[in-house]
Amino acid sequence: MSFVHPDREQIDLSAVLHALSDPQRRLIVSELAQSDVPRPCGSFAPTISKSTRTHHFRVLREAGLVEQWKEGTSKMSRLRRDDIDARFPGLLDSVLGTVVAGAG
Amino acid sequence: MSFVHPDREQIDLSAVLHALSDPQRRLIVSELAQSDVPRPCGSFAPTISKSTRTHHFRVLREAGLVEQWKEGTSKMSRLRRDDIDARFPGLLDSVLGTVVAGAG
DNA sequence: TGCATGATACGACGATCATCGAACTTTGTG
DNA sequence: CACAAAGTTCGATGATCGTCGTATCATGCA
Repeated sequence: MSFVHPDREQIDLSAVLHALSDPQRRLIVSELAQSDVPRPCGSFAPTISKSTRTHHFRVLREAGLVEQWKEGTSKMSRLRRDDIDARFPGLLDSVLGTVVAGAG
Repeated sequence: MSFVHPDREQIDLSAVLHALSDPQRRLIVSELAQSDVPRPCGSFAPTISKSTRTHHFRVLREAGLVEQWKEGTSKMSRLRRDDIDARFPGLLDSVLGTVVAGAG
């Protein structure tokens, strides 16, 4: 993989908060958090277009929230929960705990 | 006061995260959290212009993070910590705990 | 080799954002 | 009244954002 993946210490709070401020991205993160099985990008947020989904995943990856790697023709994603929890303790839990409530 | 102040139940997670994604606004929130004494807007973020400061406070207020009221010629601000904590438990603590660390 | 699949790259569009200066309003004080 | 202090309002500017369609690339399969 040769994508942008910031180290744990490089993860920037502004970038993380901005990434999580979008409901679509928060939905993706929420789905990633609910199962430890990596899934291809295409299986998330089916209502938006492919290019928009690529964009959202790049924002999440460059913010350090998600790790991505290729498997065949698919690109798998994994939530970097350990890194985020270590860097900003409690942040992910509080955001994920209210993904639905906060959307309305 | 006749400003926009969302009720606790109306506070939107996207708006809160977006408001907190700006370093200047996070700095204001952090200073507000460090002392319970309400302070006038002008005593925050002295490096930015007055109009920009007005803008930032409006974003914070409309997101539900801050309550504002007039006192003489000044406009006082208070962090709505109780409301934010009730709506998104742990969020403010995790963000404020890393205001400085997250900026670098 | 050809084809299908999954994802990216490349503009493009309208919207929003952070920032500013200048003009204005509001309030208090002499 | 005049003046000062504290904020707001009003454009304006350059940047970024979310979204899209189309074209392109990479991989796997027959």
